[in-house]
Amino acid sequence: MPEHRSDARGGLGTVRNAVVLLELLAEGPGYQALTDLAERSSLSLPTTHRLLRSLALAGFVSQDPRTSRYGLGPELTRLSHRYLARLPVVTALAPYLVELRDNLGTTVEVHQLVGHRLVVLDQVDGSEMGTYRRAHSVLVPLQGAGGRILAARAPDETWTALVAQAPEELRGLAIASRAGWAEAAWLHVPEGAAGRPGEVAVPLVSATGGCEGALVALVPDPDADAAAIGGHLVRAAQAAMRTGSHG
Amino acid sequence: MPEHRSDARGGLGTVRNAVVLLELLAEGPGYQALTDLAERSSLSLPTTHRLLRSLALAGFVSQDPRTSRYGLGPELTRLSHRYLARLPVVTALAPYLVELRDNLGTTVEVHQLVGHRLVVLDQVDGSEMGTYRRAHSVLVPLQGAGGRILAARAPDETWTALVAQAPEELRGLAIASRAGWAEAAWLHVPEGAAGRPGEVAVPLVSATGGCEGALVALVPDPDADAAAIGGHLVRAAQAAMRTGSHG
DNA sequence: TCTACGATTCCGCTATATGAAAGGCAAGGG
DNA sequence: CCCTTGCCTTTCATATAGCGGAATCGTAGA
Repeated sequence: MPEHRSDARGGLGTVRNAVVLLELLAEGPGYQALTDLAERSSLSLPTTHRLLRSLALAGFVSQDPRTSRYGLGPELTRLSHRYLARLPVVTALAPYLVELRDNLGTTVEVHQLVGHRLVVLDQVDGSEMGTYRRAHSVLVPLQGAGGRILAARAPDETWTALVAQAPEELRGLAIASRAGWAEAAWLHVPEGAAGRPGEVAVPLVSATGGCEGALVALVPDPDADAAAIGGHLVRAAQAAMRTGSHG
Repeated sequence: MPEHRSDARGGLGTVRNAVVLLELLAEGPGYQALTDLAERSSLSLPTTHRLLRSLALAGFVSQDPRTSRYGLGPELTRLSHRYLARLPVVTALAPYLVELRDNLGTTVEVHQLVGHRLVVLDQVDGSEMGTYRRAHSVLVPLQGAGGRILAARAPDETWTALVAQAPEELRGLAIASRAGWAEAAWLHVPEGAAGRPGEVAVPLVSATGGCEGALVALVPDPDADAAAIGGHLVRAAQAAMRTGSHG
């Protein structure tokens, strides 16, 4: 009898279960107990154990030898690097990032939507940020300028999901602004409450018209000339996307 | 009848096969044909197809809708970020990297051995590199200073594997130098032939005495004062590792 | 149109992943 | 000290779930 639960999508069950565990490991604290993972995944204890053991054998999961708890493993970084090193958006922009950073004096990043999360694919850090530095971030999509551009240009389905998961106070603004965010050549979002830096972002539109990501500058100075920064970003984006027609 | 081939390690077969496919996707060209992957993995065609379909459903694999070929998927970056964001070596060093870069005027990176490969966990780019910039690299371990320190301090088993996979001309030097590489407070490797920049690296030794990674400065200038750079790196490494006693 | 090649699906078989229960292995309390 | 408790790990019979051969589809080229 094949499973027909709510989350029972197609595909091999073992792979599905393994992915569920990886998601749990990615969400919760760094290292988690087997019992907890089994309960949260609604898998039996032996099954959870075997899956984690198999994933650990491959390096996708690491087990703390002290507490025998499980966390994500180092192989993920290797595969991620191999993925990014061949991703057209990243390779096309890479040569321009350092120059942009030096001209603007700001940190420059490349953002992309992955599922319903916003990840920073590449970054070149400026000096103006003080000791604060965000590295390897997975951000709330609708908070920053890059996320807003990407969300607004995403398919309706994705957009509604992103609005639904966004913080309460952002939803109204988001729904009212979608058209503006989607059409803007560049978008400026001033710095936020929790020390979040201001962002200026532009869409990265491939030759085929799809929006592959966003090029973002982090501007610490509230009085910075957003239009000038936006112009720089637009030029770099156009130059890079003209070049990069890998696929 | 359980398999007892040479590569038949323990663990669930389905997970093992899925990992084999991910490895193949990571090694070869960006997008590969199903037939080729099935042949190289010595899995049957339907099995390969089911596995890739399952992995694609989870975002670990992406399928080019045009050619229906398979490549690595974007979810890998999300998991990788979540892993790195909680890795003590990275979080402990992050606050020091920008300052180091500004003081030294060079690109600063954090390296770690993953399996038998050297990956760049974190980096803060300097301006002196011209348009050249290496991002998301998986490097040859024994070529750079960071890799040499990590390899030399690794278990004998790992060391011999790394020497075996290293380019012919490096092996002699490596075997003769291991003790020196393992004990050095800092290590300098001048720039290489193929535009490889010079490196100065120091080990990142945790409170428990294990070598968790290497802190590396990329020095474009052949006449740079390696000792001074090494001193800076050593101080930063000590400060960071003193702080970071997460686990 | 026909041919060829590759991706995808079908279907019966059995190898293989599964769950209940038993077995270690620590740490904490009586 | 020994028992208890909590957790991780292993065992084993069972049937489920993944497997491979062969058929099907879809597409590109002659």
